[in-house]
Amino acid sequence: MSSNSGSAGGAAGRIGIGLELDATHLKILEVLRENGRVSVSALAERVGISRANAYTRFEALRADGVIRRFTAEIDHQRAGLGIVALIFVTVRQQMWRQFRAQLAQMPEVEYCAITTGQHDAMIQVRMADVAEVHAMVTERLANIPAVKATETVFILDEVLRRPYVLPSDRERERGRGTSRRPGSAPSPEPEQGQGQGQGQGLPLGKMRFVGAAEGRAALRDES
Amino acid sequence: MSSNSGSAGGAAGRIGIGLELDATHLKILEVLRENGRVSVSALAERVGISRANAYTRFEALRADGVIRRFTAEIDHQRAGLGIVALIFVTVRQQMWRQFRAQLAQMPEVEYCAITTGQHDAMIQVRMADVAEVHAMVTERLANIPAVKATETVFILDEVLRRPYVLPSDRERERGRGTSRRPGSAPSPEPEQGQGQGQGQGLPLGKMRFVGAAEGRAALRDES
DNA sequence: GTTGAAATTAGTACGAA
DNA sequence: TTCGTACTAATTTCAAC
Repeated sequence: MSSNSGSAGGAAGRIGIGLELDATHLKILEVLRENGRVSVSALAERVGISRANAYTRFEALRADGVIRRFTAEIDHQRAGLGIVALIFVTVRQQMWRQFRAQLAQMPEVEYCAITTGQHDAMIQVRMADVAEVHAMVTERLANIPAVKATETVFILDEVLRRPYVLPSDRERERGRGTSRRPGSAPSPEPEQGQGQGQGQGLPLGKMRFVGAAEGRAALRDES
Repeated sequence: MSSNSGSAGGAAGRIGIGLELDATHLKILEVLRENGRVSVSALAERVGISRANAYTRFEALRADGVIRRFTAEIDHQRAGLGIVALIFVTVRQQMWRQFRAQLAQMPEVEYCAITTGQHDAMIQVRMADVAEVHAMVTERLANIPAVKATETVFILDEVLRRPYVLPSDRERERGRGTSRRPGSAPSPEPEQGQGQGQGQGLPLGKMRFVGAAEGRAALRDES
């Protein structure tokens, strides 16, 4: 549960893939992500394979870590934690390890990610009321030496939350101009492929990418 | 799955609570959130109640919507979607309905929340590579008339993701200065309770709250 | 990778405390 | 309400194909 102290499998994790996922694997994941409690028999039927095969693949996915765990999605409103807030944190350099250790001690933190851009990390918290958010930020977060500054915004409505996106979701949207299969060539268009190193002011003049702040390249070496 | 078009039970949702959750309910949720596939028998044993009682409560939690669904947590890295990005969107007023409709059509969007602060919404997407994020923002998002502007940051590492916070988590952290039970009086201290209407410059001078932009009060009336 | 049959376990119903 | 038990139905395992 709260033993997620280390990396939670983020974008900068390892690349070594142990299990090559075929279409059947993805189908299994698709079903499991919608209904994590289906019996393997029902799963086999839904996917269109035999039960023994389903058991084998299910176990393989679990053992290989593709399926990390099964969990219940809870209505926080009814569970008593209806207030959601995002806290953007600026972390003092060379204090990442301490920052992470402190976070692990805060059970009210649902999600924390290290980001590029203006801030260094984003924290999502669930609270019973707004005052609790305030108290959390001012009394708990602010007392962490690693925290240089914070910026808090409240979530007014969670429009959608998907059980975790899969590559196979992409296949379902066709003929819409931008159909990209995962694993294929990144950019057919010549003007792309420069990744996040691009500046501001892009096509249509509507969006801008925010790159990482300086001196953050050695980020992973500390944790 | 992607039928989450409406509100996903956000902070501004309804308050009517149908089921009063006692300590046993929370214990059940605790177990279920860590292992969504436990049998009800094992659940009963872990919680310390009879099987029949466990079945009754389990069904009640499910029927009442406290448990929304069961899902598999997937390692995106190994599933082929290792790149995570946050896209902060400024939405044209009076176009929220269209914005939401468009989002429902984008399977690569894992999470979307309407926020206070500088931007109007935050979108989290999972992609196979960085170029795909770029393509998504420039070719898909930018083409939505409701989208006025976007700002993209990449997630370098997901430090922690908890299966969904529970009020009972709070009980476990004791004697740390700020122990608040959900449902109790929001603020014992007199200087609190003003909520999100506060300005900038707070205790320790380290953090600031970012309130909602003007003219966003009628947000929920449109959707 | 598939089918079928045995053993185990889960789910249900009902009476008693 | 909650518990305990007996009954029914399903799932998992393991075998051979």
